[in-house]
Amino acid sequence: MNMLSKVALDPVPEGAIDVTPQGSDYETVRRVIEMITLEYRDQPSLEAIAAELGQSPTQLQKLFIRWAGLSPKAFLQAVTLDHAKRLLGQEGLPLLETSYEIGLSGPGRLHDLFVTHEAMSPGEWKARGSGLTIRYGFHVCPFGLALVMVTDRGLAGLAFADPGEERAALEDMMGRWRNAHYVEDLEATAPYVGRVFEREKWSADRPLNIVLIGTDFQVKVWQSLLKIPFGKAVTYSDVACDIGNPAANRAVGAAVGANPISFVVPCHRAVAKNGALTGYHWGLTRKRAMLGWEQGGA
DNA sequence: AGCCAGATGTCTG
DNA sequence: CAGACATCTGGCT
Repeated sequence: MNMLSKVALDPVPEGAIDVTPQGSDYETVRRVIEMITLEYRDQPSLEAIAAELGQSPTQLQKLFIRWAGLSPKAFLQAVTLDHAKRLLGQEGLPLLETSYEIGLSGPGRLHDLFVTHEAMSPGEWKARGSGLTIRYGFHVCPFGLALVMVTDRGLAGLAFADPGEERAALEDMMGRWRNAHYVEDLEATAPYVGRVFEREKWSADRPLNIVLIGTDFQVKVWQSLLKIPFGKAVTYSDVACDIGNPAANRAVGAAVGANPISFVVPCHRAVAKNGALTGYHWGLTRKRAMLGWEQGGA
């Protein structure tokens, strides 16, 4: 039913997106999200947004729902500071424990993406991917173009790019494991796109295998992020406490930022203590879009 | 209310 | 080795 899901299944060769109808639709949706994100304080109406883009309000509404799974108005609401604060949980409750408990057993976990992870040994990390073969490919997803990287042990990297910026994204990711051997292989990466972005395929029976390649500290931080339930958020200092180093919240911020498997390791669910959405390696707009998307499907 | 330093782990030049 | 970071706190004006 969802058009996105179908699109996400088919590998799209690099560069092809620009000339397809989906490409221009995506551009429209991207601009709507950007507008809402930048001007959410003014609570722009659907009419105002449509006028700005020279589109009819009804058409724009339909298009947006098809892509984002919720209306522009709902998205606008999901993007406000109040909303992020609400995600942080009831006031007064020790946030981390409550959300983590829910995450382990409660219904909140029902719709979450199940992941089994393994970390690379320190030796492998030092080798910077030497001797490792990494297959990669670009695919369409709700947040633009997804760059997927897999090893024979599972998903190792997930990055995003706007059409035309594939090169930069690829170089950014390749720089993380300089010595690895890279092979473009859309057939290898395509199945992962479906698993990750189609909610219907999320199940506990068949968990997704991911490989965390990083320092000990970074891996600890990423494992902590994996415990945050779908549709919830925690602060950077919550994460610092969880890994047993409450003073290291700044370092946590840096480690969260270095997360190579964005979205799957839900770094977008980490927010500043006051509920503000602070930076995101692949664009703040995208971070808001992800939280909005989770809200829409929750 | 705003400004500033100090703490943390890791990366870059 | 000196900054720079997707932070936060407490102390100062």
